[in-house]
Amino acid sequence: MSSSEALKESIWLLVASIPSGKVLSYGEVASRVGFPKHARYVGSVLKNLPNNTELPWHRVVNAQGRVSFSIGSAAYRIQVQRLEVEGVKFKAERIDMKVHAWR
DNA sequence: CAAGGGGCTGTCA
DNA sequence: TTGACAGCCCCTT
Repeated sequence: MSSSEALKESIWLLVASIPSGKVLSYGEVASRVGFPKHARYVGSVLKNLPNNTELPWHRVVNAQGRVSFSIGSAAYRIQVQRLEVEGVKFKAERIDMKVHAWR
């Protein structure tokens, strides 16, 4: 197994452990698996998940508390909808990270 | 090996 | 508050 495969798995495990109603930024996820500068990689890992994945990828947003999809896109709506169902409040397209960031 | 492009970020005007 | 920019660094061509 390559090291990038291992990193991918670390990211999956961490994302899978984010509690409902909480969120992390891409950079945070990267830091917590030991690679602080790999925020963009985290994004591409989540992007390449199968459609039927059980992973709560929607609990990962950018550092500004905004969804990183173009507003109005299908993916954007799905992510926002799932988060709202879990109790995450959006104000003008933004999440208050002070309140909802995981720990 | 080079080039292009990402679900990013922090800084600054 | 927004937008532009420059770092960042991995993966695919």
